[in-house]
Formats: sequence, C-alpha cells, structure tokens
Amino acid sequence: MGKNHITIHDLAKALNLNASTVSRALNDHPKISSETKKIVNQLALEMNYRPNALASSLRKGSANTVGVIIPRVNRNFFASAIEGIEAVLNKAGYHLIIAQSNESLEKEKECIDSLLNARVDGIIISISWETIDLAHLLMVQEKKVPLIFFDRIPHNIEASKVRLNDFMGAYKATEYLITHGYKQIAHLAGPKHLHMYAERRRGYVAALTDYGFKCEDIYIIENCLTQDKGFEAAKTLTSLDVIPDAVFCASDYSALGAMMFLKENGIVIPEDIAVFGFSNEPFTRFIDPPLSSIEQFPYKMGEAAAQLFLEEVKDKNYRPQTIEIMPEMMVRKSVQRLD
Amino acid sequence: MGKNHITIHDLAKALNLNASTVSRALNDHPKISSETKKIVNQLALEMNYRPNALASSLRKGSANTVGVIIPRVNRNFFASAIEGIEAVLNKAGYHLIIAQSNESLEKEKECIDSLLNARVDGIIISISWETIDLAHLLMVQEKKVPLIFFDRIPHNIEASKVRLNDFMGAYKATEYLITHGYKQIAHLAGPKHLHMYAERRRGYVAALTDYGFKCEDIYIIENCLTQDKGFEAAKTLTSLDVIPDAVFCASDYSALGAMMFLKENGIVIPEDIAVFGFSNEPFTRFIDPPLSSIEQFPYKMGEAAAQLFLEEVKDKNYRPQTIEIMPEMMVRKSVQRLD
DNA sequence: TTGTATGCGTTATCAG
DNA sequence: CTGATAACGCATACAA
Repeated sequence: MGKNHITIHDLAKALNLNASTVSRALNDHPKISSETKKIVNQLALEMNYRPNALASSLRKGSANTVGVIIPRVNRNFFASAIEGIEAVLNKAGYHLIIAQSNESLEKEKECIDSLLNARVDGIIISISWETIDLAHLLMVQEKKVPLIFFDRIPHNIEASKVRLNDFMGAYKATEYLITHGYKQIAHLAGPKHLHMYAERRRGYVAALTDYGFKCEDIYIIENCLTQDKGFEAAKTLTSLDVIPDAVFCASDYSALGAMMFLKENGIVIPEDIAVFGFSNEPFTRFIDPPLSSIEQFPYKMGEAAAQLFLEEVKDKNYRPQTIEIMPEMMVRKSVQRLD
Repeated sequence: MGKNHITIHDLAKALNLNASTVSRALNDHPKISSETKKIVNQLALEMNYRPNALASSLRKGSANTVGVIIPRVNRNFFASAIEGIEAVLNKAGYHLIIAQSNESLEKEKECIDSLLNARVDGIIISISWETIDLAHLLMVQEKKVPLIFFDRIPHNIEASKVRLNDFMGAYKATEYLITHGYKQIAHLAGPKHLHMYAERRRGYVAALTDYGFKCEDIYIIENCLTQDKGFEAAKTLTSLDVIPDAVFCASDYSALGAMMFLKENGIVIPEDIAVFGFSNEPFTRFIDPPLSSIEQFPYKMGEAAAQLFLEEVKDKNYRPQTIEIMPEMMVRKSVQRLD
C-alpha cells in the first residue's frame, strides 16, 4: 500500500521545485506565482496526485471532521437529522464520521473513544437510552472537544443542546382534541424517567387542566410506546366504564397499535375515538385513516446542532447555548370528525 | 488544540522509558515485560492518554477504515445495508466512513475523492442514478483500492458485486398473481435504462410468457416509480376497455399511489384489482389493505458486500466475485382474494 | 517568490 | 527485553 502513492515530493522532483513550494502551490498560497501554481496543479492532475489527508491533518492538528453519534441510522428521525447536520457542516468544510451506539452505553463509549482518537473537531450526539452515567461525556469536555447534544439530552451537564419542546407538542395535540369536542382524552405515555416522555405527559396534563378537565390516572397508560403495547392499551381503555373518545399517544407506534385494535373491533376512527400520535413517522400519512401526529423537524434539529458546533469552534470563550425547536401539528383524518 | 494532548513521549518521560517501549507496551508487543506493560497501561489510563489515530495510520499506511457511499442515508434500504456492513466490518476491526452522494454524480466524485484522500482501505458503493460515466470508479481501481458494488451496480466494470435477483423477484410476484387466478396483470415499470428495473420488467414478461399469457404493451406503464405516477397510472389503467385485475409495481411508492386512486374510486383491493409492490418498505405492512411486496434483504446485502471486501483485502490476487441475493415475497392482503 | 529545516505522533528497523 | 533513530506526508517558521 505504501509505495504506490504520489507525494508532493514526487511532484517537486519532477518539476525541479521544492516540496514546500509544491505544498503552497496546491494550497493556493498568496505568494506563489500563478505560473508555478499552474504547472504544479496541472502535473498533480496528470499524475493523479491526491493529498494525504492523514498527514495533513496530523500536521495541522485538526482533521476538519465532526463525529456524530446516534442510536441507529435506520430510523427516519436520526437519518434526517444527519442530513441536516451534513448540509451545514459540509458547507463549512467539515467532514462527518457517523457512529452508531445501538442504544448501548458500552458501544457509545467506544464511539467516543474512536472519535477522540480520530481527533475530531467536535462531537454531536443523541445519547442512548442506557446513558445515565455521563463520565465519558464529561471526559470529552475535559479534552476541550466541543460537545453538542440533540434530541436526547442529559439534563445534568452543561453543554450546547438542541431540544424539541415536547411539552408544547403534547399540549397542542391535547388542546386540539379538547377544542374539537373530545371530552375523555386518554394518554399512552412513555417511561417517566425519560425526560422527553415526562414532558409529553406534562403537556397533556397541562392542557387538560387549563381547559378545566379532570386528569384521571385511569386514562393514562404507562410505559406504552410500542405497537403491541398500544394494541393492549386500546383493549384496556375500551373496557372501562366510561370509554375515552380520544387518545393522545406519546409514540406513533403505540398509536398505530391502538388503531389496529379499534379497527378490528369495529370502533370507528375518529367518530368513536380519535387518535393522535407523536413523531410524524413516514407511515402516519399512509395508514387508514391517516394518523395525526407531531412533526419534530429532525432536519432542522440537525442543522441547529451543526450551527451550535460552528459557533462554539469559532469563539474561544463560548458559552453553552440551548436551541429549542417548536414542533408542529400535522392534523390528519384520525382526529377530524365529520360534523 | 495542539498542545493539550498527551503523547507516548509524555508517558515515556514520566516513566523513564523510551517512547518506542511505551508504544510497544501499549500495543501488547510480545517482547515487552508484563511488568512494563502494566505500569505503562496504568499511567496511560491515569493520564487519560489517547493514541493519535491519525499519526498511527499515517505511519502504518492504513487507517483500517472503509468508505461507504450511498445515495442517501434517509432510506430504509440503505440504512439497513449500512447496519449490515458495519456489523461485519466492526467485528473485523474496521471503521466506517459513510458518505452520501445525494443521487448526484458530482457529489459522488467528491465522496470518492475524500475517501481516497482519507486513505480508506476500501470502498463499498451503491451508485447514484446519474452515474453512467465510470471514470472516477475506474480510478479507484487503478489506485488498487478494493471497490465493492451493491444493489445499484454498473455492468460494464469488473469488480465485486452484491446484486439482488430482481428478475426472480418480479417473476415470483407475477407468478403468484397468475396462479391465484388473476388474468390481466398490468405492470408499473421503472426507467428502461436502469438495469434493476429492466430486470423486473423482464421477470414480469417471462412469467406471463411461461404461463401462456399474452404480454401487451398497453398494460405496461412506463417510468412509473413515484406515488403520483402510480396514482395517474391507476387512472389510465382503469379507463381501458379491458381493465386489468392486478398490478405488479416496480416500486412500493407507485403501488401506494395506485392503491390511493383505486380506493378513492370505490375499486376494491384485492377483489377488483390486486396490487403487488417491490422493496418491502416499512409502510407496506401498515396501509390498508397491507401491501404485498418483495423483500430485498438490505442488511444481508450489506453483510455480503462487507464480506467481499474482507476477502479481497486478505487475498492479494483476488478475483472479483458476484453474490446474488434472492428476494422473497411478502404476501399480504392486497393480493389475497377472499374466495 | 522560493528554499531549508523542523515537527506533528507513531511505529518499524536496527542495535544493544 | 529495551533504546536510539528514522520515516510516514505534509505544512509552516524562518531564511534567502
């Protein structure tokens, strides 16, 4: 592998120049004659020279690279976020290294390690569900490597963050249901210890309270994020004395499961029961009836995270900032009564 | 950035050792005393030393890294493929650099450039739709960098490839429709110049022919891959003198569009018209009725591509190989007549 | 405008 | 078993 690569020395020799002159010519250094630049660049092209980014980065002390750690690429939300990050950072001359934690703290640590070893200029991360101990993240900060969180954010660490306003997303959805005549609104909730789900629950409760509704525990199904759990939840809810006429779900998947149960049992959506999801997964617009949901703007979140990195890297005495993305309702037939 | 990094020299100085001894100790070199190894590793831990992967790679002439170029991460197929590639290559000690071409030849060339500059040990690629000129890919081979294609494959280049047997996927789907009593089977086809769509069309035609059906051009809608095009196609097909009773679509999205038109116009799926898609997109199982489709096993394709790379890199006089993945039918309600 | 010398942090080679 | 030295390819301070 070693010997068949062309270096600036090869170019220099061929042109009777010094390697440093070649280096400068290739980098468009101001005090190199345009004549020299021309012949150097031409020969470089002819000989198919490619700069060794490794060597260059080593010398410069920076690889112009940002590491992105996400739980999985195979999720619409994270894939879109990556695209947003990439759009901003490419424009600024940075490359991306994408690493997956697979929802494992152990793997997340490994990702951090290799990114630090690769001397990335910064790390943008959405943490795994397992990440409670933050030692590895604090270590990144000790190394003075800019660290930006997005979407899944630990609260007990001082750093730049891009967060979704989950509270408002939930509030708006619940409010929509209330103002469109639904009276008994249930909630399929996520685990309490995860901040974003706690917030969604809080938004749901706040809307009910603000509009003078009672919030009853019996209408809140705990830890209900998957399709299966949603199915079961619908079964539970429809067997209550007073059956709810709407369900606000913390996840599109539990919403989907609930819809399946309802449809199988002849309960009409949204006439009998309305369903509202969260995340605006691609499938929501395709199912029958199309599922109303909360759009999180992952692309925008990615862009914002990248922006925060750029600011932090530019300004030496930068102070951590938090950007809040406001979600939007995507109202579809699953909540529109024909009246 | 430069000065606050700990190097093997720092460790060496602190321990009154030579840098090379430290290096060897950290790399678990056989002829270093276990005593030395212990103290070195301990100090490394204490001082939070991290090896500079850039320097190491430069010196070793390899970064143990493979580049993956795909059109977009935000597609289920490619995201799954990446996971397959990563699973295999991580186990073999390689890292991944993921680059997106955004379906642009220009961007694809840039990706190739930066990957080569990063001195990757190989490139695994699914080419963009625009990629007809292959100069940049041939150049990779000239540089003796292993190049593996998957899914989207140029035919006029000698290299290792992982391909889906599109022909059989289409054949099976069409055959299924035939053997389940459908008589007039239409086809929403992709662009003829793209090999995979040509193959799907060929499979469709072959099945019809094998079973003694006439294959009529009027039932083939050209260049029909999107939801909108599928919608229009359904409109066209249902206005024919003899309306088809089944549609085999080269894409799940055109299938979806067709289903939308049919449902809106009171045509019952699958009683009046059956619909078969291709790709097994996640949404296919959620829509109503669930859409039958062809599973392409992207994760498996990724694994296979990674395997090919490993073989090629191991064996100096390796000869290009092609692995063919056999797709499978996912039969769902969109083709199951209740009879 | 160009050349010289040096170092980025490792590792490989050659001694001892 | 360990040490000294050079080299990977490039970029920069300094000199000319």
